[in-house]
Formats: sequence, structure tokens, C-alpha cells
Amino acid sequence: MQNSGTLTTRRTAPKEQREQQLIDAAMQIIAEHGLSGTTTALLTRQAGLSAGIINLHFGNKDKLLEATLASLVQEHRARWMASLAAVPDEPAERLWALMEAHFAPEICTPTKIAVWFAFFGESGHRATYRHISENFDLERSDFMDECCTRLVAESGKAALDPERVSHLIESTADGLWLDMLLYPEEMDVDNARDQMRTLLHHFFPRHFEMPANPIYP
Amino acid sequence: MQNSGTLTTRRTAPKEQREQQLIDAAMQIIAEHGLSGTTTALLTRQAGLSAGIINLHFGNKDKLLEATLASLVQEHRARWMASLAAVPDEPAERLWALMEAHFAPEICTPTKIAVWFAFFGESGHRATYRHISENFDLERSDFMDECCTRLVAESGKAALDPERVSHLIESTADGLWLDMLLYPEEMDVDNARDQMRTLLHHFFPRHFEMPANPIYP
Amino acid sequence: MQNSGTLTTRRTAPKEQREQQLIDAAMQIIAEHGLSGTTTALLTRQAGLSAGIINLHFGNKDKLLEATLASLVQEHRARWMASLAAVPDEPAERLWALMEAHFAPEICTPTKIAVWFAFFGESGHRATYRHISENFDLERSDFMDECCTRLVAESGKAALDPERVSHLIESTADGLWLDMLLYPEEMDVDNARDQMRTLLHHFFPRHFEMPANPIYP
Amino acid sequence: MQNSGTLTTRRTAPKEQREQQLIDAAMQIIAEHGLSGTTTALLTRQAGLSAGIINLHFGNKDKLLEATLASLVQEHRARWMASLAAVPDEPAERLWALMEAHFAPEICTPTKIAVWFAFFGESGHRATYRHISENFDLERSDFMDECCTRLVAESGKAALDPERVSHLIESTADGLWLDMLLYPEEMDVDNARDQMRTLLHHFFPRHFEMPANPIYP
DNA sequence: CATGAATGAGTCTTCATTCAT
DNA sequence: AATGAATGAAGACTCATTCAT
Repeated sequence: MQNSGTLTTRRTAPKEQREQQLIDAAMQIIAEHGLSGTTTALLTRQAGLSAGIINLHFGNKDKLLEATLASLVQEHRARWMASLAAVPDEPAERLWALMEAHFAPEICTPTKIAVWFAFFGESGHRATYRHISENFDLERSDFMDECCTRLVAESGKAALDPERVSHLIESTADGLWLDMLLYPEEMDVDNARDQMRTLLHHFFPRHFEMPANPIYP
Repeated sequence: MQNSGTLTTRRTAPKEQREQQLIDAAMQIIAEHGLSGTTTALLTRQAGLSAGIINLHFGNKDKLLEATLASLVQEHRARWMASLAAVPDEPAERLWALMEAHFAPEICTPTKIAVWFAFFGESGHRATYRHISENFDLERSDFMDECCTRLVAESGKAALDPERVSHLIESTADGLWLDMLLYPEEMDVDNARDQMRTLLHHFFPRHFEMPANPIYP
Repeated sequence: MQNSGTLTTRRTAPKEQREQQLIDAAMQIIAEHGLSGTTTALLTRQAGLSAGIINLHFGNKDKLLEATLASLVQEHRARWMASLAAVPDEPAERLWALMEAHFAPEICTPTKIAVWFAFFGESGHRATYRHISENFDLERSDFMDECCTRLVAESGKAALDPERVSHLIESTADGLWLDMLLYPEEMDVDNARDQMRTLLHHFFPRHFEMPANPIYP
Repeated sequence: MQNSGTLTTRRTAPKEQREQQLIDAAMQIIAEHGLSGTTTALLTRQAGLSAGIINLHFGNKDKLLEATLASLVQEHRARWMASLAAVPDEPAERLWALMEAHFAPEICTPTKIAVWFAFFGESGHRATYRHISENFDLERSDFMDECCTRLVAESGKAALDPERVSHLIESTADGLWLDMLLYPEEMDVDNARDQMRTLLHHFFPRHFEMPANPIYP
């Protein structure tokens, strides 16, 4: 009488939808109010749902917060994989695919960056938060190392330590994110991408050209 | 862990000393528990003082937090000025003085970095926090621009946009801080300084040598 | 003393009922402990409810206090209207209807009088409190003026200023309330009503007889 | 060496002066902030003295408050006695002397009235407060009774119960005070005195004339 | 006598969580 | 599956009082 078809599908679908609804709300609220200002009342109101809903679907608030971070990680990784799938197996192209994902407009919204840094700010004492992004960070790090190793080899620059360069590129990318967080007026995704390209050009001039528009806003 | 057993037993202490005592406690607690886990009870216990003390000296908890960030900014700036005073008026030396301050062991303690990022994580919605560090950031930015302008001129590299390079260096420095926060095992001040030197060598090979120890841990 | 054992056990009650429950508790506690001794703990314990309930229904303690005064005003006015509805359109009867309401046993309980004066005692600096009763006071004042004007006209006492008499009657009524507050042993509603009748007889002997029981307790 | 003259006088005088200073401050603060808003910080700041001073001179805050009420009572009584000393032994004159004291400008300042009612508002549960004014009230009540008894006798109005009239006059006087508290714009001492005279004229036309200015503001 | 820094019990308020509906 | 009234532990803040100076 309830539902005559596949029971599981019907039951599962709404559940996932509710969870996503809450995660979306969490992104918004964390960005607006910080992790310390994120209350269940704010979350459920933003989601347009009732007070008990978080505990119903996630057990408690912290789990929702973790799911939010996980969702961010997941989305970022998916975007990267999509970029990667679209390019040939050339180290420069592969590396740039990562950068494109890293500074993709839908990845780098002010809201999402704010949420990332909100979690970073707590990750010192919240091992959970660090664990969630750890695998992703590792995977990305290895990927960068591999790209740089190949690029260094192709460049014939023996003096260049691939891992060091790799790390430097990553750090700069992260630093540009911080800029987008703190000074959104001055730093946007296009600007950041140009910055990255400038850096890459200096390390691997044969593989990366300077950005087209050299005029700084 | 409580209080370092100096002369806190004195019922009356100079106002400045009490305030510093509370700011020190705040650093510790914010680093350990995050901004959202920083309670007045934790703070006063850490300081070895009574519940009402925060209100007495700072009006309320938020003011203490702001004073903590301000203290961090102040200390950083003072360290930079000290480095600067010790070098001749050469752009490369001046720039490196800034880097030395930025990655000085007493500036870059795990505790202090954690506190910085705790505030960054909330700065999206807390204009107050951003305002406190704004002037300092601006001053540093201008200083970097000036150094890079001179370095570019001396290098004869017409293609290099000084402001862009300047920004890139800053972003990388910030990114390295994030690394020290998230992966303290892998990134320490010495490593970070070497990274910075590698970057600077690539932009200005005539002014900056590659770091001495090219072996990556 | 706690709760009168009706259906407070119900976890959920109509909003109005909970609010009344809290207002009733407030009356009791204010009368017993004064406005300055009225704590949320006392209030919620008296109501037999939990600590958070005041915030849930009134936002904060002050709002509950204001609602308590408003309830007092409302009740008094309703009682007066009821009395008024029961008498013909004769000024003496109408005026006496007001007095009857003013000294009705359910209006003049020691508890309620104590609450009134608790608010009067703070009304000097709390504009809110005065505002709440202001309209009611004005309405009553106008009503009294009208009654007295008609009574003076009917009495043919040209020398009598209706407004002055009206004011005097009101002031006396208020003074009797103060007596009931300060000396409940000596002044009760019956006594007060007789006092009022004595006063009215002196101003309008044709309309008001001396009270039946001339013996003073 | 300290002081060569009468030791006691010198020591006592400043103490009384400090106490009066604090009582004056209390009047002001209670009138402005109500009893519930009267904090020691406010009191000592108003007095221009240090935090510990109240405990030093009065033991605790409550004692100062009681002393403040006592001072009010004392002043009122003294004013009455002064008025009384200036009139012949005629009941009408004696009664009017009381009224003149009751509505004397220095007795009926907005501040003092506010303080009186602040204490009335708490007197329901604070026996101490009631006790302080009790003797004075009793004395005044007896005095009024006596005056009225003589006035009734002189008037030849057998129907008039002296005690009832006496009480009524007192109640009205109190009611006028409440008016001065709640509606200071409409009721001042002159107006109140005229009201009282109107009332007295109605009870004892041979002894009290109607007030000179019959026009109501 | 007088000060005022410090205390800490007591208040109000917040908010994650529960649970009857 | 969802609601939202109610809870109550935990939080920030107040303020009368103490006590070393």
C-alpha cells in the first residue's frame, strides 16, 4: 500500500536529498557566521526544516559539519578528475588541469573558500576535520610530485628538486586561496590563475607561457 | 600548564601584566580548542585567575580575543622591524629580512600559527578581526612591492611585473604557513625558509642563491 | 505552592496556556520577592517548568515582566467593563461600577496589589512599565471626568470643579490601594469601598448614601 | 600628634559626613535606576568614592539602603515638626501644618518621591523597610485622628466618623503622591495642596476654604 | 580611613538534543 | 519521516564583598 515498487530506492532518495539540503544550508551558514556562530537553529531555518531534523539525519550537529567538509572535498576531487579526464597525458597539461580545478569558479566561490578556512581554523585541535581532507591532500600531493618530476626531466633542469617545486606550487595555490578569502576585492579566480601561470612559467618556461593579460588590475 | 609560577600569587599586578597574562592564556586555549571551543572558564583557568577577571580587564570575552589577535599582529610587526633594522638598504636584504621575520621560530610556533588561522577562519564574517590585521597587511604589501620593483629594475627583467611577483611571493609565504598548520610534521620554519629562497632564486637568480641544503626531508 | 496540578505534565501545551502559567508564576514571585528578587530560577521553579522556558515564550525575563504588568492591566480593565455593562446609563451608577471593579476581591488580592506597586516603584526610570498602563489610566481618567461632570450638573453645585473632584476621587482610590499594600491588616476591600462611598457621599450627597456599616473596625 | 583636641568629635564628624554622602548618592541612584538597578558601583561612583566604601561604613549595601529610607523618614518628620511648631493649637491649623510638610517642595522632589515608592514596592516582602517607616506612619495617623476628632466636634457634624475621615484624608494624600510619581507633568505640589484643600473644605467647610485658584491647569 | 584589584557565587541566556505527537 | 515544544547543561556576564596595600 505504501509503495509498490522498489522499496529501497524510494526510501533512500529522499534521505539523500534531505542530507544534501542540510549540507547546503551548512555551507551558507558557516560562511556567514563561522563555525563558532553556526547553530542548529540557524542551520535548520536556512534549510527550511524543523529543529529535530539534524539529529534525525546526522545524529548530531558535528556529524553534519563533518559531512559538509567531506562534501567539499568530494566536490573538489570530482572537479579535478573531470578536468584530468579532458586532457592528454602530458605533465604540463595534467598539472594545469589540477590548477583549473583548484580555481574553478564553482569550486572557489567566496562561500566555499570561507568554509574551507573555517575548517582549517579548527583543524589544529579537531583531528576529525584533518582526517577528512587528508587522503585527498595526499593524493593531490603525489600527483603534483609526479607531474613535477616529469616536467623537471623534460626541462633538463637538473638543479631543480621536483618535490620542492611541487610543494612550492601547492603552497602558493593555497596562499592564493587565503588571499581570495581575506581580500576578495583584490583577488579573484582569474587573477589567481594568472598568478599560478606566472609561477609555473618561471619554473618551466618551455611548458608554461606567461598569462595573456600581463596588466595587473 | 596552569600558570608558570612567577608572581601570579600577588593579589594586585600591573594592569598590563594581567592583560598579557590573559592574552597568553588566550593564545594557548585558542590553539588547543579553536575559537569555538574557547570558553571563559578555560581561559581564566589557564591564566590561573578568577572568573570575573576577563570582564574586569577587557570588558568581555570578544575584546580579549581581539586583543589577542592585535598582540599577534604587533609582535609580528615588531619582529620584522627588528630584522629590517639589522640590514643595509639593499632590496634583496630588505626582502629577506621580512621573510626571516615571517618564519622566525618565535613567530611561527605551532600555537601562534594555529591562532592566526583560527582568526582567519572567522574573518569572513567578523569585520573586526580583519580590521585588526589590515593595516599591517597593507604595510607589508607595500613594502614587498617596493622591494620587488627595485629587484626587477636591478635584474633588468623587463618582462616581470613587480606587483605580480610581489603578490606571488606573499601568497606563497602564506601558503607555507598553512602547511605548517596542517602538516607540522612535514613543514617547519627551516623548510619553509628554504622554499621561499628557492622561489626567490627563480625570480631573482642574481640576488638570491638556492638554499644550501637541497635535500628535502 | 508549585503548580496547581492541572495538566502541566503535558509536554506540549497551547502557547497561551504556557504564557499564562508563566505570568501567574511571575505574579506570585514578584509579590513574594519584589522585582529585584525575581530571578528566572524562581520563576521557572514556581511555574514547574524548565530553565529555558522563559526565553522560549517571551524572549527574555524583562518581556515576561512586561507581559505580567500588561496582564494585570488587562484584567482590571475587563473587570471594569463587566461592571459597567451591568448598570444603566446613570453617572452615579457608572462611577460606582468603576469603584466596584477597582476594589473587586479578585482584582485587589494582596498578591496583585503588591505586583502593581512593585511596578510603580520602578516606573520612574522604566518608561516601558509606565507606557503599558498609560492608556488604561487615561481611559479611566476620562471616564471619571465624564461621570463627575454629569454628577456636578445634576447636583447643581456650580462651585464644584468636575475635573478636580474627579482627580481627587482617583487619587483617593489609589491611596487606598497603597493602604491595602502597606497595612493589609487594617485595610481590606470592604473597608476601602466604604471609604470611597463616604467620600462620594460628601461630594454628591444626593447620589451616594453613606455606607451602611458606619462602624470602623 | 594626631589631634590634640577632643578626639571623639573629630573622628565622628567625617564619618557622618561620608555616610550622608553615600545616602545622598543612594537617593539619586535609586530614583534613577530603581532599587533593582541600584548597584554598589553606581552608588560609589555617584558619591565619588571607592568601591569598598559602602562596606566600610555600612557593613553592606542593604544597610545603606535602609539608612536611606530612614533618612527620608527622618527628614519628613523633622519638616512636619517644624511646621507644627509654627502654628497655634488649632486642629485645622495643625492638620494643615501636616499637609504643608507632606507637600513641601523639599520633601516632594521627584527624586524623593521616586525613592519612597521604590521602597513601597519592595515593602511587601521586606519587613525591614516597613518597620523603618512604621512608627512614623503610626504617629502621623494618631495625629490625624486627633485633629479630625476635634474638627468633627467643632463642626457639630455628628454623622461624620472622625477616624474614617482621617483615614480618607491620609489615603488621598498618599494617592496624590502616587500621581506626582506617575504623572509629574500633571501633578505638582501646588496642585496637590489645592486638591487637599478642596477635600478638607468638603469635610470641614467652616475650617477650610476652597483653594484660591479654582482653575485646573 | 580609604582604595580598587580581584574574587566567585549567582543570574540570565543560549542552544544541542530529546521526545510526544 | 518530520515536527517543534520543552529541556537542562553549559555558557557569559554581573556585582556585592574582600583584602592587600
